[in-house]
Amino acid sequence: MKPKLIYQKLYTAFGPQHWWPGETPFEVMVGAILTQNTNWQNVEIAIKNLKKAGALTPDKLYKINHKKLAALIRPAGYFNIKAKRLKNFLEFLHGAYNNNIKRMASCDVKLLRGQLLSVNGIGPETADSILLYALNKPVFVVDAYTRRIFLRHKLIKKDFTYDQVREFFMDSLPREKKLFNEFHALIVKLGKDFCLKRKPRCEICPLG
DNA sequence: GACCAGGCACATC
DNA sequence: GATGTGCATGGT
Repeated sequence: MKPKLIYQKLYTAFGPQHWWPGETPFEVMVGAILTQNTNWQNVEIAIKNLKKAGALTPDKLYKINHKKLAALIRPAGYFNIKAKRLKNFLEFLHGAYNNNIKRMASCDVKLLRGQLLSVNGIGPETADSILLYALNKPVFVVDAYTRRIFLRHKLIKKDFTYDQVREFFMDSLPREKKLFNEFHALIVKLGKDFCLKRKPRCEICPLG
């Protein structure tokens, strides 16, 4: 089955997913870091805490100290390391773009991806999530579900690097941000609902 | 109580 | 280059 057909089947089965769940591009960026290896529900609690503290803007978060930040994002897990990662990102956002996200969004994708990857704590998936869901760039986001599902369907190999998986999809699909946005969200939906490690439900999976 | 979740960096061989 | 490990909470 080709990627495009898989996409169509998932879209027919699940409909639009309305990703990323976040009110502003900055909130999406923060969420992308907080959700690393973490259930989204836990991230939502952390984001709610940040909002309640009035800290969910580039300027406020840039100024807040590590201890306070860690306490606010505690429910998202790995709170010490994530506080540090957020700080690294905020340092970059401030230094490179003076906290101006619109200006950042007007830059070239390749440049942005390189910059994001150079921030300690931002790896390929987080970078691509930010590019796609916060900055509206047409890039494909690869995550654990993507690997699990497409390995099972024999479209990728086990030893593919992140970039190899990413290229496979970007080369076999039209490079449209809307498509990449929906596809990744649908993959996560499928992964959560049907491909859990302990109780895979392939018999009722829309992909068969 | 074990297992899992929308990763990443770093140590060691 | 490959493989292993620490980071940590909340839901099932």
